[in-house]
Amino acid sequence: MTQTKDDTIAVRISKVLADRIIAGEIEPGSRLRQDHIASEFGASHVPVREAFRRLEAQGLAISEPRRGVRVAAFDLAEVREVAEMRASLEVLALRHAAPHLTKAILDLAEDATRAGDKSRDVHSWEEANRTFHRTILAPCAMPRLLATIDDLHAASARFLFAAWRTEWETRTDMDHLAILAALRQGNVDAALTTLGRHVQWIGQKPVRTAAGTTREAFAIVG
Amino acid sequence: MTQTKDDTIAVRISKVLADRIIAGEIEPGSRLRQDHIASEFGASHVPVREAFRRLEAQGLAISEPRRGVRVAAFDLAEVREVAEMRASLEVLALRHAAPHLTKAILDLAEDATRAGDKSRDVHSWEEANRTFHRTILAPCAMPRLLATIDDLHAASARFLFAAWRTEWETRTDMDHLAILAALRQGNVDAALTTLGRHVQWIGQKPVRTAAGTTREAFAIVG
DNA sequence: TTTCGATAAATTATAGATAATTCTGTCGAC
DNA sequence: GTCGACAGAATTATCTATAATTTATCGAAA
Repeated sequence: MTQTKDDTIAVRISKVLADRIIAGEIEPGSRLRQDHIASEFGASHVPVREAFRRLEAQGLAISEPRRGVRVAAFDLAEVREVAEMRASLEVLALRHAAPHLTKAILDLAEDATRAGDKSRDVHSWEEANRTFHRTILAPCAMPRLLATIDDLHAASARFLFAAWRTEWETRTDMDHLAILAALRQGNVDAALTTLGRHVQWIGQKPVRTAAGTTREAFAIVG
Repeated sequence: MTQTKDDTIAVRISKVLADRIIAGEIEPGSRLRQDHIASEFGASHVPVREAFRRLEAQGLAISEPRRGVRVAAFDLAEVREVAEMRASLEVLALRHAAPHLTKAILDLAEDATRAGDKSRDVHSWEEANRTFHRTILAPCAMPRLLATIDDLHAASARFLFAAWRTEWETRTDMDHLAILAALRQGNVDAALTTLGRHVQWIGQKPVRTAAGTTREAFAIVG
């Protein structure tokens, strides 16, 4: 899947750490100690520090000089911010991708949606959702835009996993189907409008904290 | 201005290199050799490598494993891409900033525009232009969005300096004035429309290459 | 309780060494 | 003259060891 063969050690470490942060395996705010991580990966601190810089750029970690690196914290304001950025940029990407969308591509996107609808856990749903969005946006052929959207998707996934850590209820994604239908009949504007609204939809769910109390958790669900 | 005291060496190096790349002092495609840069800054190669990772994240350099780091090349397609991303994101930022704009802020933005109109060289024009955009967008209070816009501005500046390396003709920026006027009278939609169009306007200019031939150069002028 | 200071720990950075890879330029074959 | 093979130089990516600086901890004194 992801080629680990040609990657540099620093890249490999950053990918593993990114996965852990997104999955919520490491608490927001907790410290990433370079020597511990170095010894875990059997590496020295040099590639670990480079991995930290990559995580920082993705917005998954924050680094304070001389105080080390921490997993980035987030709040409702940031969930909203990422949702709005995704809405703007995905609409832009789809506008450019639309003329290049073929029936084959739209069929692949529909497969992804169906896989999402059948998902029984939040992880496989997220993967299917990400595939859907990637599939219809990639033909825009704007690498910088797609890379930025990827980082925002990573943030979205993090919020999602934090809110729906365990439970997940199957549901069919009407928006995805509406977007595909609009694209198939050449109604790009309708697809753009639906996509923009879809990505800004923020799910809300009461969640038990470790202390036993409940709080509201929010996540981008689309 | 920019605090170099508290910064780490890696950050300091990346800032200097970023300035050089944006100013066009280093040719696109040319290699950044870590040992050379390390000795130039009187540092070791470790912070230099971290600086490279930061430049990579900003899109100013590209790194290929085992083949080193090069200054990122760019073409008309990327100029267009950055322009469109800026248009989308700056419109989003302004929509959120608008309710928080005060007369004092708008006056500051007008000062920046006036400074730009008086600029006799492209560097001071770019600085004034950047100040204008920053001033009206910052009150949106969306840090991730603003950071992304900053990186896009850096790319824009790079394109601009590459196209208008020496010559620059003074001109008054009607779009800026129109945006400010619309904001002052509370017509946010008009301001958003004008800003979106303004940032997508791509200037075009024949430029003499080193070989003596002329080619068309393009840049985001807004 | 708060403040102070000694101690411990972690980050940041240096220096030097090494394996692997890429670049460069020469030489010979066609 | 062009092409490819080859040797040597240069460069990257990494490790190890170590120093300097800063932050964190923790107990004692005011």
